[in-house]
Amino acid sequence: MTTSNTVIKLHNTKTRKKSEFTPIDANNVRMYLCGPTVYDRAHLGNARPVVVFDVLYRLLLEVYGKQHVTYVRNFTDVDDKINATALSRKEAGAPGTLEELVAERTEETIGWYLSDMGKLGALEPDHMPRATQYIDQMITMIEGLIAKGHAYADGSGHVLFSVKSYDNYGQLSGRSVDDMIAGARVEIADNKRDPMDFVLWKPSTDELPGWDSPWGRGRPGWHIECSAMSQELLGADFDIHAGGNDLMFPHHENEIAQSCCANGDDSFAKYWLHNEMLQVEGKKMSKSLGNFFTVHDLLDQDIPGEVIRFVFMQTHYRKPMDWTEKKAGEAEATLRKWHALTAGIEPAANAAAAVQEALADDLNTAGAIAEMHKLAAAGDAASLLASARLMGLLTEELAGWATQPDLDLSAYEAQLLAARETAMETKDFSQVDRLKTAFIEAGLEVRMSKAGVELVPGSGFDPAKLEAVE
RNA sequence: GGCGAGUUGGCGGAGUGGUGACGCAGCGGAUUGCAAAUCCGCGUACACCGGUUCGAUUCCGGUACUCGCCUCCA
Repeated sequence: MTTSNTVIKLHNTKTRKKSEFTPIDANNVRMYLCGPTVYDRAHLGNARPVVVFDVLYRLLLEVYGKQHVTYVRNFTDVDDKINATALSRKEAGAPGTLEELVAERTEETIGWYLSDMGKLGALEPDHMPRATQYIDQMITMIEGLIAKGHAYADGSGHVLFSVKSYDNYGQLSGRSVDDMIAGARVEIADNKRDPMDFVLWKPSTDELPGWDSPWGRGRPGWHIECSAMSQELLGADFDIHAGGNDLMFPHHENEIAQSCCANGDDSFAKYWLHNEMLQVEGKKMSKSLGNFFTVHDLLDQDIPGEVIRFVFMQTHYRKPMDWTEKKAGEAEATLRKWHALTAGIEPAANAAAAVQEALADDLNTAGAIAEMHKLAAAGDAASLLASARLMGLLTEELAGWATQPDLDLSAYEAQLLAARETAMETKDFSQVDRLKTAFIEAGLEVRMSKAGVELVPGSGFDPAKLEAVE
């Protein structure tokens, strides 16, 4: 493999520029992606960062080697929304303690998540830490922040981070603390020294999940989780931190403040990557608009995960992406074509250079797909296959939906062929047309030429309808 | 109000300081009993107004519009 010379360029939110990616340690390239809060099925928008940064992970594996990349994606398994699901189930009469109901829900949701993301062709990260397994590290980090004067306990079980104690606060998202306060949308709480201060630790009830701490039984704030887990698994500084751009503020800003203050320097993540949001048929996906749906909903409607993945990749990750049924249909048609073209073909040793270059250029997946269309047009199936696999497409795991069962259609083909031969002499094509219509209705594609007749199963193929044909 | 992103042909969607990516749809042709599939060919798009330049869709400034975040909703 000679790909180690590939120059990867990434758009860094920190500098707002695209720049060459140089790892801190090429023998251990480290990447962190903010994972889900596990209280319910992942919706389609949740899947975009997972798929987009899966492509980056695959590219890093290709360039630096499987043994030299560490990818971490967490599960937030302690949260108000999770507690809320347990409380409402309890009210509805579910057996078990609240803590047990919380545990059931998080376990269940993590299982759904891994299954759904797997069907989208996302590789599992090297580490998938759960917040509740890193409480000790969080407490230690909070203690350190208090000791250094970056945080304070309010005496009633809360610990808050003092935003004014960190000069660079707001740098990532380009906001100033004063401007945000002037926006007057910040909740004023009595226990805060400054309105922008955020929670590191808060009290919990005896019934809900909680841990003993120097500030009493409680639970961590959301932001401290990622700071503690990334430090534990990747170190105080690492290469890439990714996430949706909705997380840029306040979550990522707060992570930076916590981690940099805790470590006493400004290292932390070297590159910050943010994907743009997803829309549905031109509108923001929201429950009130009724266009809210989960990944599982789509899979349930027999939209293959590979098709969803392909649709994601047709739009650059830093642009808003619109999910439409039309796009899904076009993606399916393209993938069917490519599956047929590459069936039984051994992939080339390497992805096409043009494809790899496109991906290395700030994950230009749309450009890479365009190059693959060219490979397909040129009939270079081996190269197409290798290229697609670099992007996690046309993989054996995902191909099931496009692979038709081995059906012997030769009898029907012979029937149609015979009918046509007769018709050629009698000039009466009614029988041929009747058969053809019946086959098409059964979901077959009818290909007739002088050379012969071929029946190809399509997406709506229904063998039952075929049996009725006479 | 503050911060940020965006505006490319019928649709989707890359990219570039100077010969119209790529896909879908459409049109013409080959082929076909007719279709389908396949193959060949066909498109003078870069929101608006200024500026820089020999030359701008591409750089700079402004205007309009769209979207996101500022509310632990990805």
